[in-house]
Parts: sequence; structure tokens; C-alpha cells
Amino acid sequence: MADLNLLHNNKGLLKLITFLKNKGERRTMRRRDFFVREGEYHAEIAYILRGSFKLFTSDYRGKEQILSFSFDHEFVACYLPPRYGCKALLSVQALEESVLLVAPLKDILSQIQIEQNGTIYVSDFVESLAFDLLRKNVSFRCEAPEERYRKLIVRIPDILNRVSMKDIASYIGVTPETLSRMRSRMLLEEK
Amino acid sequence: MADLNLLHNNKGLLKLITFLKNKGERRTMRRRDFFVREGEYHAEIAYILRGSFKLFTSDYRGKEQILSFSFDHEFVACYLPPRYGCKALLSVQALEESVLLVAPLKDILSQIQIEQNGTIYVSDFVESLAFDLLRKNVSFRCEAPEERYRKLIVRIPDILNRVSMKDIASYIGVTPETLSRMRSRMLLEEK
DNA sequence: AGAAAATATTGATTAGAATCAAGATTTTGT
DNA sequence: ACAAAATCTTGATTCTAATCAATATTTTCT
Repeated sequence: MADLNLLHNNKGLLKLITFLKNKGERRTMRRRDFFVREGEYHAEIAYILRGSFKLFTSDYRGKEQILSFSFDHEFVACYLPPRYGCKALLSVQALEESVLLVAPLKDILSQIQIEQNGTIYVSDFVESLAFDLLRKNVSFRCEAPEERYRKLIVRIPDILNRVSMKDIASYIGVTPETLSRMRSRMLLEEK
Repeated sequence: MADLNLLHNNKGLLKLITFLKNKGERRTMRRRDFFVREGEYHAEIAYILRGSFKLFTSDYRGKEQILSFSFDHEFVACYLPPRYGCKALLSVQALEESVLLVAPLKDILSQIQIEQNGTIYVSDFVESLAFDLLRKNVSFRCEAPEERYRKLIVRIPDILNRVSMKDIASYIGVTPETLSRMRSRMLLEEK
């Protein structure tokens, strides 16, 4: 999941990484390959060794809406892995040549039972996720697109080299044309 | 938290209700009273015996943005109770005369330690929350305001009697004028 | 019950972003 | 390296929803 870098201190998440490093299947993906397709019953979770992904779906007009990006050293799944037996709400697609460590969710859940106190795993993971989602909600409701753009490039400076303006525009909720104009306005203003 | 009704089947949530019923402080609130104010270090969680609340904050223009409603038999907190020691991102305000069962978060956390396997409590709770937040994100990005309105009144039909159009408008992300016009258009169309 | 406040509706106008369109630039894949 | 495709920028136009404004209706409070 994107935006969780800071939470790698987190004990549960570290255990999850260790598990994936020991038991995970190494999977290489090319640009545009899908890790998850919306509507599938996808039950895997992955750790990104190298690469980047976008998490997206379509809006009521059929236009792609990107809800999140994920980069190296982050987890990726269709946001909430479908514990509820429901279909993936989002598609997850590689933006670059990427390398993943993948494990079926059931393996992770059985690990938890073995470890007894292992519930912490999922708890920490989901808690990070919830916090991220709350911040995203607030951001989308309360910040101007320009502010979302500024914060994004502060948080992930590298994103400008690795993700297209088209995709960044979708993420912050404007058209590519509007983002382009926004950026040239910002350039003028900072002179 | 609003929108979690369906998750009352959930074992962890049931335990949490039981705990609040046994040990919770009964608190009566009048219309417009705040349960949480944005920016506070608020560390309580409550179960609503009767009444309703809105969870909101201000956008970059100072306009109130409602992110959630909570009604009878639901939990309410400043969304994520601040385990991270961070300030509340949202205010929680009573819309009606309301009765709560309130417990400090630390009591709940210590309960968990006593119960050993009790981590499930928070895990279930936070998991419900994360799922709710994901759906909200997708809804805001992908559905038209009219669709959000329709789904809201299907999910909580009672809301039309208990919440002002102004607040419903904020929740679905339009001005009160736009909602009013939307509603009269919908009335015409269904004839 | 009645005055005052808040809310809801409706119309007119404005503002801002989407769309449409065309050209320039960059990237991709063989 | 090259052709083709995709992306980015810029301008002109359109369209939708916000704002402004005035009135009607409902709710609140004593």
C-alpha cells in the first residue's frame, strides 16, 4: 500500500516483510502488467522489491481514477485484501518493470494462528491502512488540488521522474490539462 | 463510526459493546454539543444508545466538510482514536439530544491485555473502519453526487427526518442549493 | 403561542474546470 | 536508430456547479 513508508518501524509490518522474504514467491512484472484486476477474488499480498504500481478504478463516466501509488519497499494489495470474500474494488497495475515478493493471504493468516499473538500482524497492517485512508479522505475533501500536488511531490519527490503527469493528475483529481496549467502557474509564481 | 451497522455480527465489535455496557460512563449530550473537537488529544470511544452525530472538519476555504454521520447503535470516535498520540483530525458534534456510553481508550486497551487474545477487539474495529473508509474514498472519487445521495437514503432512510439538507449536502459534497435542485429534478423524473 | 433564527427553495449571474482541438515533445518498441 | 505511439502543452469554447440574492418555510426557544 502506498503512503505507508513511515510505518515500517511498526513491529507487525516488519514481521510481515520477514515472512515474505523467507516464504514469498518472487514475481517479475513488466510495465502495464496487472497484479490485481478489479472484480477478481484476489487474495495475495506483496512486498515491492523494486518498481511501482498504481491502484485505480473507473468512475461513473468510465474515466480512470487513481487512488494510490506504491513504490519500492512498500506493500501492495488491492488495498484491503478480500478477507470478506468480496471482489477487489481496485485494479493494481505496474507502472515500471517491477519485482515483487508475493504470498497468498491464507498463508499469512495461518502464520498468525501458529504464532498465537500474531494477530498483531494484520492489526498493525490494517491500522496503517485505515490511517492512510482517513488522511486521503480528509485530503480530498478539504485540500485544493494544488495543495494535494505540492504535498505529493514533497512526500515522494521521485514521483515526478517515475509517474506520468496524466497519472499524477488523476491522483490529485484533475484533468491532465488542468495540472499542466497549474504547474506553469506555479513556476511563474515562484519567480 | 457511521456506516458500520452491518458489521455488528462481528465478534470483536460485540465484545466492545458489552464492555461499554458494563463499564462505560453514561453521558447525555444536547444538540450541538461536541463529543470531540478537532485538534484535541481525545482518547475516548463511545457507543450511541440514542441520538446522532456528525464528523466534520473545515476545508481550505473554511467551509465545513462532513465526512460521516453516526446514529443509534453505532460506535463513535474521532474516526481513528489517536493511538499515535496525534490530534483529532475531525470534530464530532451531536445533531440531536443523545445518550452515549463512553470509555477511555486506555481502559479498552488494558482490557485487551487482560484478555490475551483480545487484540481481536481493536483489529475487528479498525478493520471495519478501514473498509468503510475505502468505500468512502471510492464513492467520492467514482460516483456522481446524485448517486451518493440515492445510496445514502437507501442505506439510512431515516436520515431525511433527522439530518438537515444542509448537512446532507455537505456529506455528499455539493452546496445546499445544488442538492435542492437535484431533489426537485429527481422528483420530476420519477413521475 | 409568537418572535427570532435557521433552513430550504428558486432565480440570475459568475467563475472555474472540463472538453475539444491542434501542435510540440518525449517515450516506446522493434 | 527510427517510426509510431503516447504524452504534454497551449488555446478556444462549453458546461456545470458555486455564488449571490431574495423569498418562503420551518424550527427553535422562551
